[in-house]
Amino acid sequence: MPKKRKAEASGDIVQVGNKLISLEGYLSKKPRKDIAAPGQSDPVAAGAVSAASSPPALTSSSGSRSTQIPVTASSSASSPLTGDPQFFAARQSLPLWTRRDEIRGILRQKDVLVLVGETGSGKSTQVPQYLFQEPWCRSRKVKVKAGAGTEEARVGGMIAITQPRRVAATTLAHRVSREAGTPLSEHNSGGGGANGAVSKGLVGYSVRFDHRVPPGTKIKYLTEGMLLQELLRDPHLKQYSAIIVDEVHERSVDVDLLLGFLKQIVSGDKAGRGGVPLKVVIMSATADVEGIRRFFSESVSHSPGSQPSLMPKSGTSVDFLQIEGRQFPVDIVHTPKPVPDIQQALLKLVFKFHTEEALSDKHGRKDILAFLTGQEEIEAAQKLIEEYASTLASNLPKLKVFPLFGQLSMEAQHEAFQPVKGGFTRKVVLATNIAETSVTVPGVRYVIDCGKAKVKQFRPRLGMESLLAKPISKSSAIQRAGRAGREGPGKCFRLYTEETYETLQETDLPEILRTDILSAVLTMKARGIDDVLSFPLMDPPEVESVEKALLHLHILGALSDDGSITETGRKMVLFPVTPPYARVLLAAAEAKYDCLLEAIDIISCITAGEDIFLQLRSEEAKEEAEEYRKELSRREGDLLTYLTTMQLYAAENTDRAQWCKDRKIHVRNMKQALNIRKQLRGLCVREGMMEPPPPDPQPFTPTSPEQAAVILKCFLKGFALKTAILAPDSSYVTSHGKHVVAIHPSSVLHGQKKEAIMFLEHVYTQKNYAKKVSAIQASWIADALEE
DNA sequence: TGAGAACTC
Repeated sequence: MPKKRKAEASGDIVQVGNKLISLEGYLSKKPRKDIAAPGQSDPVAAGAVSAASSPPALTSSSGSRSTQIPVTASSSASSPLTGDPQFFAARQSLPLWTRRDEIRGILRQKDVLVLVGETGSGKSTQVPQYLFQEPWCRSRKVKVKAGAGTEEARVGGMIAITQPRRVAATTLAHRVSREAGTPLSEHNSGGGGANGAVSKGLVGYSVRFDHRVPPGTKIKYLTEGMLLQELLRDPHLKQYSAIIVDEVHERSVDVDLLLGFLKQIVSGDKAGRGGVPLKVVIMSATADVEGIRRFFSESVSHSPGSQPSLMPKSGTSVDFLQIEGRQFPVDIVHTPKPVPDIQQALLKLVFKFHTEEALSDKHGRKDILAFLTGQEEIEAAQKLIEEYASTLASNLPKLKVFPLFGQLSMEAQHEAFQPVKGGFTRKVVLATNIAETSVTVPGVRYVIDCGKAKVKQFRPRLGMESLLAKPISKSSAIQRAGRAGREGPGKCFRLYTEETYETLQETDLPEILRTDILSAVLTMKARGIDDVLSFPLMDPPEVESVEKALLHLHILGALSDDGSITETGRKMVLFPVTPPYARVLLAAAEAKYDCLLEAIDIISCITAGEDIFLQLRSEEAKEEAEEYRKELSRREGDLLTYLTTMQLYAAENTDRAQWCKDRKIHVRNMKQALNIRKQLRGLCVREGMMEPPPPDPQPFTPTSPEQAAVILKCFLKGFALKTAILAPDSSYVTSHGKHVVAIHPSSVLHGQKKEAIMFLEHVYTQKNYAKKVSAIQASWIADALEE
């Protein structure tokens, strides 16, 4: 117990999904003093293993496990069979270990394996290590089909394992590289790994802006998006012998596309791989496996790169394994009657638990995690709980509330993972869905579930999306409850009745059915999928959604009249932005607009993930930042404001972090924006769209109103459909669809009346809102659509 | 007067 607590108290390790994640460089800038010196053991990693794979009660109760494993424990050198001996015992204690021969056996005979492994089974770290020495996992020189003829090529040798999130990919790679005995050196540390700078290694990773694939890499962790990019370059994934798709149950758009492409490779002819089969392992945390099995078992009518064949290929035979997880029991309680007021019910439950339950037991702390829908609800609940807590008798333990949502700064998020200071205090974490999949809060033994989550849904007919709180699925409710049983027996209180639970959908709607599939369709077209509607998808979107996307791509010039991809479309897929932004970049390079650097600056800010501007809710925060923000904001609207911000930021030569703080700008997002700017500039230079720009810092010169107009006209090439005209009654009516929209309060144009506006986002929340708004002239809209 | 969570050559 003390050992485990220590590892967690370092704050470096939390769980992400069912895996351990190092928060180093993610939540804290604090140097790691607990990194092992060369040749010594690494206490953080060792503690992490026991924390992840074996809850303390299980390890201490199984006496046989405490005996040393004789195989390699005495050997100090790592062998490829066992990896680093100091991790070997822990690896052997994982539930997956006894199944490793079964897994190998299946994959020697079949190409597809579906592996359901519950939380804590260790599948993300272990499965690739079981497979990389298999006979089918060798690189071979073969003749592959290339165009009309054949050519010699190396096929196979590597295993890719995909993750939905970047932190998961990088931290798993670090973890597994240590287990394998060839640690990746710590980032920018100049030799923090066991051998200093490692020149060769079995394990690598690849995520945007961060690639570490040492020579000899056999196991490569990457994001789903990264593997999709690789697919565009090499449709047959020739360098791989196997692809492991992890966290499939999250059903991101990217994973759905990947499964489609993988199905085509597996069930198509193997000429493009010189006859070498590709093994596919699908890993999921939920047992909803029948859909995946059916998906791979059904035949496809054509293989990648070839025309649809009249002779359907036979389906692939799929095997299935279920691995037991390690989870403590969780008592689930529903409310007997529907709850009229979530906030009141939450308050009551928090204090009931707080006053009746001990602060900790033999399993550790007993903290509370409540799932709410959004920032507003969380902040209201926080205020309520804090007010009530201040009235508690002084002999009772204290209560400290931590909000947790994506828009919080890294520092604020970090606090929710730390044990509270002062032993006589209980932690209450009020979180959005971020705590359901992306991060795990240690110490939680009591979960309160409001039964809802905000969900984004795209409405193809209206060309807009909505973001509204909706009932969660059963699978999501089970996932939330499970968060109470990670470290000891727990309790989950649901703020809805059992009858309501029974009416919930089994699973969440996959993202591909909820979002704009514009990018997905262009990706398919670029990969040579002529008939997008027949591309194999587990959950095909409505025909209407696909048609809308095709039409939109045609308007953007990415598709010709017959639906084939154009040269413009081929250029658009080269950029890591959605098609409308890619179209703007191409237009900006034309002599007519000639504003590529400016367009890149703006698009970098917008696509940097979350908004670079922190939301200023309180009046005092607004006043504080107002003076500074004045120099950024432009009367032409948000786009020119982004441009000015990026230009001033890039010109800033002294303390960029302080510069951001003064202006209430998200430091991390701004850094990301600068990275994207560099990447886009590089791509534009490579594509011959511009000369290499001079390096920063460049002196700031304000954009003239004339130049601003050119930039906005250029953006209309991508967003002509997202415009609205001021009506006589002072509302804005969209030129496409004739809906009334209001300018979102986050816009610098909020509350202003302009002849016409262009907006890059269109979201229904409380109202129909236009976001990222610019003032334009009505006549520009027709001009942009004409050519 | 208001923003669930990710991701890209």
